[in-house]
Amino acid sequence: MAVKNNYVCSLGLTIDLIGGKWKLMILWYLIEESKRFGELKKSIPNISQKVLTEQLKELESSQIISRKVYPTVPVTVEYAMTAYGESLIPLIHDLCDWTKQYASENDIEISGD
Amino acid sequence: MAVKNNYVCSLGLTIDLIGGKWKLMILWYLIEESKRFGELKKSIPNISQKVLTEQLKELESSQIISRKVYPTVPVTVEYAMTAYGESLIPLIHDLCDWTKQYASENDIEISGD
DNA sequence: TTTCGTAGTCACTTTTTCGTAACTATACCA
DNA sequence: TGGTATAGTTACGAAAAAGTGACTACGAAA
Repeated sequence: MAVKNNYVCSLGLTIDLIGGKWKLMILWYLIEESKRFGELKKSIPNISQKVLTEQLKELESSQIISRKVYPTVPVTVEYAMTAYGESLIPLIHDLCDWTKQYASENDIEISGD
Repeated sequence: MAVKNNYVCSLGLTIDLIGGKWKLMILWYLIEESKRFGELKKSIPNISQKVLTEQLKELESSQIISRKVYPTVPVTVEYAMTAYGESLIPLIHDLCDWTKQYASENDIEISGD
């Protein structure tokens, strides 16, 4: 899912940037406020530590989120939306709304957001 | 990537519905006009026949596209957007625009749409 | 009778992604 | 000296997704 430098269709890049099982969800939990690693881990149901770090790394290297280390003891690390991330928020909301509509019309339960 | 009937977050359902490497791209090529299987195959670069049929089946079972068989010889099958698919079009365009902007600012080449 | 074209299916392999559990570094605190 | 907390890393294996190539059915045309 690493970003390449040429694509035949922009949606291929879209998928590499924010596709995958977890990225949209990670971004979702960063919309309201920046969060530390542990907070994200608690917020996102069922994500493993390994996958969370992997996905955060990819989002960071795509400049969609930022990572800031605070030299506390123990260290804390804060993840936040960058400008790219912010510009994505309306689209995420739209996707979310579309999906909620779909779910309600098809008797699919969504227990969280 | 099959759709379940309960989710903790709507974006999980989003991903099951239109995530994956190919679904957005398939939908993209159906936005302008409905297409036959072979036309889709030719339109979408590098997709294998197997994966195309699989993804079309999933999109059909999610009611995002429709499949119509014409009893010609040999049979032809036409795929088209349903109402759900249509309602997704503006979001696809937005994603596409966002991505093109991203690509242009990061020197990523997109040779097609 | 063989070949052609459409729209697949099937068996198999490779690649990618995901999950689990154990391990690390750091420094404070008891 | 051992325990605690944060934010990871690492090795390993399982599962899911994707790719490959051969195969099918149908009837029309050569």
